[in-house]
This record gives sequence, C-alpha cells and structure tokens, in this order.
Amino acid sequence: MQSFKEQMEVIRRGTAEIIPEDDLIKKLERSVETGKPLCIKLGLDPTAPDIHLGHTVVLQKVRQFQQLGHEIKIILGDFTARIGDPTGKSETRQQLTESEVKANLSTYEKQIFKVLDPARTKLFLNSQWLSLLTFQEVIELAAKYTIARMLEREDFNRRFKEGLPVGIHEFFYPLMQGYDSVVLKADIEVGGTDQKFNLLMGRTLQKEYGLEPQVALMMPILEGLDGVQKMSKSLGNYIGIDEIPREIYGKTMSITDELIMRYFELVTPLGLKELSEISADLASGKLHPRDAKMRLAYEIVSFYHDENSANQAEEEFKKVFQQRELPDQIPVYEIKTDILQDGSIWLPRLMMLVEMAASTSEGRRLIAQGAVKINGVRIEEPSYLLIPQDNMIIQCGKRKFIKLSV
RNA sequence: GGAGGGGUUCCCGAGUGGUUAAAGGGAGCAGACUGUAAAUCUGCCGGCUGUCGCCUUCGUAGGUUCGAAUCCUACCCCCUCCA
Repeated sequence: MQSFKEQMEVIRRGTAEIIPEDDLIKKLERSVETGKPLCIKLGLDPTAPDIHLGHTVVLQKVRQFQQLGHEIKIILGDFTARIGDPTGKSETRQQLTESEVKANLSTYEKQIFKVLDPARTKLFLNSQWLSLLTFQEVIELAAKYTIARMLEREDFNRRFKEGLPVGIHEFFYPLMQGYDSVVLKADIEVGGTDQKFNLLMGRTLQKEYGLEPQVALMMPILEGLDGVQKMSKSLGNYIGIDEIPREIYGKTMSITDELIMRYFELVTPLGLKELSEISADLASGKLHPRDAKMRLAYEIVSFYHDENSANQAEEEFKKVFQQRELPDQIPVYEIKTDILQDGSIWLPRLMMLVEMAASTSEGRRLIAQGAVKINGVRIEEPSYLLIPQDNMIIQCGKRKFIKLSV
C-alpha cells in the first residue's frame, strides 16, 4: 500500500469537495497503519441503458481508489432507480418500471467493468435489503430526519417555495441512499457534487445507527459536447463508452478548447505528472490545442477500445477532416431500378432514401446551401436529376458519405 | 369539497381575431473562415411539391366568423391555494 501522502495526492485529483477532510485523513492514516483497506461506496442508478463519459468521472475516481488497494463496493440502485432521484430536478421524476430497470442493469454491469477491475469489485443491488424492510422499519428510518432538514436541500426548497409539488416518496430517496451506506458500512462514498445532500445523509444515518460516519467525496459534473450543460443522454451532448471508436474520437474533437484539460483530468487515466505536463505545454503554446485534443481523443478511445482502434480513428480523422479526403469505409447504397425514372432519380429523394436528409424538403435545402457533392463536385441545383453510376460517391456536409452501387 | 392558474412547433418561451408555419433563445444542420466536428460570422431549421403552389400544426372534439393559436361550448390532462 502506498504512503498516506501519495494516496492523498491521487485522491485529491480532480475532486470538487471532500467533507470532512479531517475524517478522510484519519481514516486513511488508520488504513495505512493497519494495512486494512477502506470501504469505498459508489451508487449508480440504472435509469438509462448506457453509461457515458459523464458517469465515468466518478468511476475513474473509484478506479483510482481501487488501484490504491481499497475495497470497492458498487451499488446498483435497482430499488432506488424506481423511485427516481429528485436531485437537481425542477419537477418530480418519472418512476421507472421494474422491467425497465432490469433491462438497464445488464448493460450497466458490463460497462462498469470497462473501467473497474471485476475481480476486485463487489456489486450489490440495493433491492437486496431495501425491499425487505418492513413498514415499521421504514417509519423508524424516516423518524431519524426532519422535514425542516429535508427542506434544507436546495432543489426541494426551491420547489416548495415556488409552490411546485414535492412528493413524500421523494423524501425517501436520500434516506434510502443513506441507508445503503449503513448496510455497507462505507468509509467513503463517491458521488457528483449534485449528490452532496444524499452523501451527507449517509453520514447522518450511519451515526444514528451507531456507525462511524462516511466521508463524502464529490466529483465535478462533466460538461457535455455543447460545453455548457452537463453531459446527459437526454440532451444528446454525450459520448457513450460503448460507441464505436470513430464516433468517440470525432465527438471528443468537437469539445471546445476550454474543456480540454478538464476532460483530461476527469475522464482519462493519465497520471498526475502527465497531466501537469500537458497543461504546462498548452499554456506555453508548445502544445497546439488541436493536438492536445487529438491526444485526448486517442486516450479515451484506447481506454474504452484499444490502441489499435485509437490509431485507426486518428488516421481516419486526419484523412477526412484535415486532408478532406474520403474515409476508408463508406457505406454502400444499392440502387434498385424501380426507384429510377428514365434512368435517373431526383437528388433530394435519393438523399432521403440514404438518410442524409429527413425529407426531400430538407434535401433541397441542403443542396441550396452547398452541402452536397457528387464525386467531389458541388451540386447547387435542388432539382438535380442524378443518373446513378457504380461507385459514385455522394457527400453531404463534412461527415456523411454514401457510395452507390448499381 | 371550494377558488384559481395553465396545456404553443425538438426544448424553453412570445403571441388574445387576419399582415402567423407562428417573435426570441437553446439545441440541431449547412456554409465561410480556420488550428479540429474548437472559436467566430452567415444561412437554414413542419411536410408535400422538379420550386407555381398545396397540406398539416398551437391539449381533444365541436361551434361562432369571410377569417381563430387567439372568441364560445364540452371534454381530457397538469398545477397551486383553501379545507
């Protein structure tokens, strides 16, 4: 096990807040002394089928703890997911059905292990204990907290003041999450900054149940591709860790330059030394932002796929976007004769058929805007009639290519 | 049980009888530029229609009107307050 100081350095990396830091120091010192690992808890609610880079911020932190030799306990909140975490919501969250949750669980498990070492990670479903509580026990749990304190929570408070509904069941969410910490006897719970209230609830409840309170370690919320809003599937500004290399690489290249270091710090496994080097080189101008971003994209792809894929994705990117050449692999669309009239087809219609445009109206708009090229030659006539030929390349915008086969 | 507020195009959000396919913002797409799918600027952004024009849309169904997202009626849904 590494020294206290080395561990603290790793733990602090990218961290937004640690409450209370004194307790962390105490626990860590004791752990180093006795050689007994700390119990690190992370709860994930399987509310969506895919994990994206935003989720991996906390996973990376847990991974660091894992590499430091601590004991990792991941809670898949199959029970809590059905209530719906009210955190940050301006309205009551929709409750998921049991089957929706189940479907999400399997993909979650697989994807979590792209970051964590399965051999040293314990998975729990919180339905294992939450579904067994009697009403009596639930009342006892609820009696350990007050309405006034519940309303300290900013999102509850705001909704309450604005006269928006706050469901009673929503009060149970933090209680359940805190109870999870009681069951696991967690030393540290990792979560996003938006989880502060829930993480602190764990402390409170552990004390109530006569346990040593956990430390709340909060990670920042990762901004999505738009650079402003948090990364989320529903906003469509995400990079899914199950996506193909080319997509991960390209999407990474589309983040704004300001976010480069943040992504390096929060979503890559690079060491502290490398991080500070990149940061310094960027600041001094020695490293071009574009190249830094290419490095970033490379790191992410090779983490979730492998180096080979990362190299390919990089080559492809250079070719298509820097040299404006054709990509290696172009989807082929086979022209069937029955769509032709007198041997030709209206270009907007073809664009619709190959899904370059959602409608012929959109197709003609794209053409009018100069987005469409055939064999590299720009077409500007919306009523263009195309006579298909084998291997003819149709390009729409910078990223969409189709090869025809007749 | 009583009183009141509200449902608008992907999202937010204007719009109280015509000039409104419906302001503005966001997202998205495209072009220019470039250092990249960064930044910035510009354009597009319901559908059909080989570009004249047509059709559909403002919770639902009817109605008034030459004409309605805007007025009336009923219904559905959401929310708040009082109890």
